[in-house]
Amino acid sequence: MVKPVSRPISHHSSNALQLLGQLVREARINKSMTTSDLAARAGISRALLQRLERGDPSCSIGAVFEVATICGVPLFEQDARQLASHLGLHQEKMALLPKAVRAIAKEVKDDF
Amino acid sequence: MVKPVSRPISHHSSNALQLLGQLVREARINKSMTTSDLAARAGISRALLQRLERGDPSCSIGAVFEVATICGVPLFEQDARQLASHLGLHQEKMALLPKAVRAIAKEVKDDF
DNA sequence: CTTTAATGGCTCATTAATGAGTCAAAAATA
DNA sequence: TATTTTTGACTCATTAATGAGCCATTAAAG
Repeated sequence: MVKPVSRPISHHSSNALQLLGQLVREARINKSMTTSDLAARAGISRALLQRLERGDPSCSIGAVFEVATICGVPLFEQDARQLASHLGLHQEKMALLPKAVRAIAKEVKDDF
Repeated sequence: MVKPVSRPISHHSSNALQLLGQLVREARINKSMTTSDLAARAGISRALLQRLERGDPSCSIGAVFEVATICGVPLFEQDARQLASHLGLHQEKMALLPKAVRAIAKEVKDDF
C-alpha cells in the first residue's frame, strides 16, 4: 500500500511538460475533437491522453509526440519536410563529433 | 517468446524523437560528459540514457525532458523564466476555451 | 602500440505504465 | 429547464519500461 515515489523532476522540465500538454489540449479543442476521438486516432487510451494533456512525466514520449503530430502541434519544425531536413543535417554534424568522452577530473588540486 | 509489437508511430514523430535524442547527445559530448555522468545526474540508468539518445519512443517523457534540461537542450524556450512565462500565458488562454467539445467528428486528414 | 575508459548491446528480474472499465460531475445543446 | 455527451478521476489486471549487470567493441590518451 505504499505509494511509489515519483521520479524527481526539475521545475523547468515540469513546465515544459505542462506546456506541451496544454498545446495539445488547445489544438484538440480548436479542432473540435473529443478526448475519445483523439485517443482513438493516436491508438492510445483516453486515460493516457488525459494524463498526457495534464503534463504527466511518466507518459511515453512516443505517445506524446504522436498525439502532438496528429493534432498539429509543431515538433521543432512546422512541417515534416523541414524536420526531416533538420534531422539529416544534424546527423552529418554528429559524425564530426568525438565518439567517446573522457571524464573530466573532478577533484581539482588546490593544496599548494 | 513473441517479440511484442511496438506501438505504430508516424514518420514525423519518429524524426522528432531522433532529433531530440541527437540534440541531447550533441550537448552531452560538447560538455564532455560521459553517458554515466549524465545518467547519474538525471537520476536514470545509463541504459535508459542510451535508448533516449537513440530516439526510443518508449522512454518516459519526464526522463527525456529532464536530461534535455540538464544538458541545456532548449525546451520551447531557451531559459526557465521565459518558459514559465509562456506557460502562464497559455493557462490564461486555455481558460477562455470551451471546457468540452461536442463532436461532429468529421473526417480529418491524418495522412502525414 | 599499449593501456584504460567509454560505449553499445544484450538478458532478465523488478517496477511502473497502460488499457479497460466505472461513476459522478460538468458542460453543451435543445 | 431537461437531456445528452464529455470530461475527470479513480481502481485494478495486464503489459511494457526500467535498472542492474555483464561483455565485446571501440575510441581516447599515454
